[in-house]
Amino acid sequence: MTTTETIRYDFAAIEAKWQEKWLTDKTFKAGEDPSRQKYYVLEMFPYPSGRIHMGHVRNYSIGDVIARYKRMRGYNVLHPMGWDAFGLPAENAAIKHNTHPATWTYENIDYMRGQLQRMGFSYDWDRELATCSPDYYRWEQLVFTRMYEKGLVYRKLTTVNWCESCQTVLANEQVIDACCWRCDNAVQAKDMHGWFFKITDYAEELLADCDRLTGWPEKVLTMQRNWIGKSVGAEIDFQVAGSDEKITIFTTRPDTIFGATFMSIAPEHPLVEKLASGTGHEAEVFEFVQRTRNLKKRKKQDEELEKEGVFTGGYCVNPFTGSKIPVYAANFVLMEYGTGAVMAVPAHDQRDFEFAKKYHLPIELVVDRPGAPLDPATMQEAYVEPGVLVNSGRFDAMASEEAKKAVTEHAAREGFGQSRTTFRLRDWGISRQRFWGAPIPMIYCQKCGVQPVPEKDLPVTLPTDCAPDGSGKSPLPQLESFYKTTCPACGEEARRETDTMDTFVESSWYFARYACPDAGDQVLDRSRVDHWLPVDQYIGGIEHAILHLLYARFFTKVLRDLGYLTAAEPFANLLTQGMVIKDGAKMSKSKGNVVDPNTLIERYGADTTRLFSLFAAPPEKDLEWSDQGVEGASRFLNRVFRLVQAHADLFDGSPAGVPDSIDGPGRALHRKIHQTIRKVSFDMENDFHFNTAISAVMELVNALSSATAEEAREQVEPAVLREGIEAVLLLLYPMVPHIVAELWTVTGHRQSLDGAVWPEFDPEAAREDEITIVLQVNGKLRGRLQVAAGTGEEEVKKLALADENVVRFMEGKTARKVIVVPNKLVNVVV
RNA sequence: GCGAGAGUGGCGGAACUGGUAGACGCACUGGACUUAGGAUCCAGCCCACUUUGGUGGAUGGGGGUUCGACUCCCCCCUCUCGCACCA
Repeated sequence: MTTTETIRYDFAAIEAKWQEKWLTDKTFKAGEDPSRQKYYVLEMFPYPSGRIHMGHVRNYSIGDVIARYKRMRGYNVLHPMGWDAFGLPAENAAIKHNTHPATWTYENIDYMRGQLQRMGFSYDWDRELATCSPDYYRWEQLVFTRMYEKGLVYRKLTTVNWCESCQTVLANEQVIDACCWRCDNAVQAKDMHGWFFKITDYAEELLADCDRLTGWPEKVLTMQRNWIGKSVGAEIDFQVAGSDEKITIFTTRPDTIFGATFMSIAPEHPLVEKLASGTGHEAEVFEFVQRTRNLKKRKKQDEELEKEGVFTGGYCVNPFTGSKIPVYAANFVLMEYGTGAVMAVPAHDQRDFEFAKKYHLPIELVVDRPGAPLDPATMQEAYVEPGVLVNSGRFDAMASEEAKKAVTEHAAREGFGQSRTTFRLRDWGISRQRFWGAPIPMIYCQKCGVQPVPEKDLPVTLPTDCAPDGSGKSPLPQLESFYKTTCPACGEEARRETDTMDTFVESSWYFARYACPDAGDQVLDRSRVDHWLPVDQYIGGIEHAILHLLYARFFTKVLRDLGYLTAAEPFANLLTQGMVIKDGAKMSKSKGNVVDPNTLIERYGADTTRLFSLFAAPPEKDLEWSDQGVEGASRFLNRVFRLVQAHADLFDGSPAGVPDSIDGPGRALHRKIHQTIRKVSFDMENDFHFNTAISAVMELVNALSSATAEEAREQVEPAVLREGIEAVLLLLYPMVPHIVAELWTVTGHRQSLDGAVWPEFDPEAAREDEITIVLQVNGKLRGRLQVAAGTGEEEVKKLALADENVVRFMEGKTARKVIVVPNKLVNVVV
């Protein structure tokens, strides 16, 4: 470079130019093309909160690299973008600004779309969708009614978090330390009717199919498996002493049933009162039930409740031993899981053990430890491992596994039990007493009961002439023009459901709608959906590992069973990107450590912003923000720009093509070029480790810039320089498309880079002629040896033993063993 | 408590199936060019000793397998995330 003034490229002009071209040309429009293999890459769509944040930048940069790379590899790529547009923030903003949630939402969408376009992401904008549009949710409502017809939707009474002063149900996330997040009043438990999706019908399949999701991180699959929480065991009926009632328990350890010395039931168990009545324990039991109920509600996540219980006064009979055992109400028994009643086996369950110690209840050993027999009198903790049955009548001497089966079979035969599988997974409650959500398409008729809205009457649209008023209540139950309707069965006056759906419903199927966003007369256009689904690569934050991903899997199976699509799973491969961290914490407004992408784009441009977010860490790990790191990324792009400019004349007409017979520096550079292509291609294909891919390109740029342009021409064949520069541009294109597209025209290419093909490396060119052999004596590095590639083992060994460093460190001793690793090292053991 | 993952220079991070630990970048130091440099270029940059040629040590700690361990095995420590009384 002869000028003293350093060129900095005009990223603003360049980026604007290419972005406009991409939009007007619809460069990234995707259509079904049977001649090419499809590739569907999708990033989790954003909530239109107002502006994009660094997490979006990272997420969408990763996705865009994959999309552009796959296009270069010849795939027919679908890369859509849309908006998860229903939700509470829009209601709050509407109240604050005295407007309609739709106004705020659509304004945000417009702004954020502009931001995404300013980042140069290669979306097919013709497929853009917003879930708050009736064009979207009408199909969701139709699916809802189809699910209802199929028995996958039901209504039931449940306990919800209720804020009296706000007159609304709160989501669990909106309850902070048992108080309302908005008004800080204590939250109450209230029984309300709500609609539920029967996700539990799919528990078994959702669990089993985890094994088929080989492209998902093990961590996510583990979380899903745990969430589904399958337990195999048995249900056994215990007769209540002196009554016709029986208490059914669930256990995973039927082999320990002879050791049940008491029973624990949930304080909310329907039989608690009955058991206590007439025993003199009523007052005590009532007091305990009230106290634990209040305590439970107030319990914070992290504090552990002390195990506590009270004797109900009642007894039940162990059907296997015939003995009468006391029934306790205990605060650690959950009504929601199993049957709300547990047989207590202190010898083989730690909780029961502690409980028995506290209340002086008998401990009976029924499963003994093989090889080291136990004594219940001296046991310090429960023995929970499998073992051999003792004190168990006819089941004695059986191994635990065998006994589980035998006990269950016996109970089934005698009619007081059966094998049973339970799941931790609960049905999905989707009713929200909110305004800004998709209306639940159901109608209540006095005469005919609950009726789904017929397909011809869909969509049930949200009114545009009213909005939340700040009272905290949804206006819908008071809005006659909305709720007043007629029964589709009898035609009489009827009332519409005024609850809306959980916003997770919209995000459970949007990936399918992207395949046919224009399908105006049906939920999904099956042939197009089947063409594109499953998503080949899904990318998003780990925070959605359970809810969104589980719901999406569930919905896909439901849509399959309703005949809308064929895929059993929505996402073949999942990449969970790490968080963007600054000063050791996740970027957040409350911590004041946010970096606004806009300032970066203005100062450095989209390419630098993209490059930094890709280079600073591998995608799956957290990314520590560094202002200096951004400078480094910017510096690198400027170097690339100057490098290409300095060699621009190389591309004037002279044909490319590296001669076969080069050697010296030209050969070395040629080799480096092909080694770089090999390395970058490998990184793109394996786990998307863009950070190492970028570092490899940086090395190549360093090699190409190691001499001034003039010197380089003297040392290296122009064709090799040209090959190197083109390789740099092609390899960088998916990550920093604007600057590369611009430089590609500088290098005389008429055709746009957007249709360019990923370079292939030539193994012959990448091969090393000379190899450095590491010389070790007793495993310690003692020297290096340059040999021609392909030198025989014996020859290398001979050279190594003759090496002066090796000889020196052998100190005259003879080699006991010589290990030769071909093309790598020689280790002499003395 | 259970489950998953991770501990490597001042920092972010490299290191393929065990084979030169620290690629690449940042920061830092020195120099060049300069009215100036926060631009650019060149050089240095794990630690300790050193006769400046090297030598020794080092991937959370301890042990083991191996000719050879960041990598494999065992024990321990720390951190992050998830589920947390699931019977």
